Amino acid sequence: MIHKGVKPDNKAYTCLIHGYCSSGQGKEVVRMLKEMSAHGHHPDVVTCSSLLDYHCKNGRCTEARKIFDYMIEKGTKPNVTAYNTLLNGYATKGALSDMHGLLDLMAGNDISPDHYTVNTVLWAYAKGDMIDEAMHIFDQMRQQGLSLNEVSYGAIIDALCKFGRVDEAMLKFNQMINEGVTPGIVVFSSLVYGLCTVGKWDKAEELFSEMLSQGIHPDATFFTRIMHNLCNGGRVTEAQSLVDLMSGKFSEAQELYLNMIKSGMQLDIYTYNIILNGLCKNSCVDEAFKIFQSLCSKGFQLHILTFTIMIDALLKSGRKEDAMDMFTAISTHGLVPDVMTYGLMIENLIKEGLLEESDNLYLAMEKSGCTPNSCMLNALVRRLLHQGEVMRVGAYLSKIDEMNFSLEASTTSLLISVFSREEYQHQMMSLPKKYHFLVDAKKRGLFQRNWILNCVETSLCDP
DNA sequence: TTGTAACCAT
Repeated sequence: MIHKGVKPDNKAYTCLIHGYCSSGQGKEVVRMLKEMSAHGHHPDVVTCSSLLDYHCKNGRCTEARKIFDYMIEKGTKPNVTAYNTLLNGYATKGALSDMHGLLDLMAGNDISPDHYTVNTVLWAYAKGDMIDEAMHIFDQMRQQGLSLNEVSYGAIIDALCKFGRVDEAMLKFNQMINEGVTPGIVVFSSLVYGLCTVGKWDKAEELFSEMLSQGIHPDATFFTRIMHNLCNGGRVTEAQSLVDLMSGKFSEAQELYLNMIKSGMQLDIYTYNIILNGLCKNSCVDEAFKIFQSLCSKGFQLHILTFTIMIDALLKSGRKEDAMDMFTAISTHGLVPDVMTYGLMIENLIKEGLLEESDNLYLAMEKSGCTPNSCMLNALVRRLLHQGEVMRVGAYLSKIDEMNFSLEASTTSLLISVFSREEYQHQMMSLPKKYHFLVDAKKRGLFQRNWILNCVETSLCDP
């Protein structure tokens, strides 16, 4: 066009800018803008919105704001879409004060918010854990008759579920149905997740069935949210309940996610870790192993946790050779074992009676720069006690003391029960000094429950 | 000639 001597007009520039924005060619956008301005053209409100969106999507709200202010300076009045775009940029970043400032400006310029505006603000609050503010916006929307879609309901329901306010979330769910808004996967996903985490298994299952009967299939997010609980080590009882739930009441879920994998649904390593762990914990190690191998053959980038999950499962199902192979394969995937991986392997060597090897692996771990944690050292002490290897316990107890860790309750009680046995009495002195009271206690016949609890509290757990 | 949104994270 230019070569033929035709001067591009506003329309031509605008068209090009939109193209460059949507294909992410920022440099070209800037070049076009400069050229445009040099020819005396100015982008209109729609083009500016494209630019705003372009910058916001790349996390550059400050840049976006410059364009917004430039727009006003040049006399181009931002419309509701322009405001919404920038508001969304702020909301995504969690820049709530900037968002509030822009809302004030919007009100000052008599631009009425639409359902995009309110949803964006509602989402920003939900994301920022400002649940009551979100609820307030939600009620305002309803009062003002602004359209409430699945998105609006989804945002509020999810936020309520995250905070365990599942009863309120269920009220919103019923409300949306009464208003003729059809819940989709997001709403079901949030509610089933929420119900599971508060232990309302029956209700969760009921809702899951309802979801399936409506032809809504669980997606990766759904499984991630539900199965996340399987890995939630800190809440053993709830995790166990979920294992039961998944293997029993949620048998449809198991089938469905296997089908999903077969149908080529894209899952990331995060989801795979959870699925592999879920399968392993439900005695489906073979199935998990197959998935693991297919991931390897596809060249999928694995995480050390993927190996740890598999090694744990293989060891627990007695496949020690496979576990060993997997441990040695870690480095060929460009990964290094972490404290959990080493812990499992060392514990297994102790279990096998290969004490030299276990010591060597422990040293290798330290040499590799991997620091033992409290959980691992406690597990090793317990394993040694279980195997009757009391002479080796002292070294690990010393490490626990050196690193200012505490004995876990299960370790303490095992220690007491093992050393109260006659056969181990004479080995008590191999323990660090602070544990010698166990001998005195035995001699004085003080092994009453309260006394032990007192010792545990004052001496062991709080050194 | 053209523009705007959400849920999971070992």
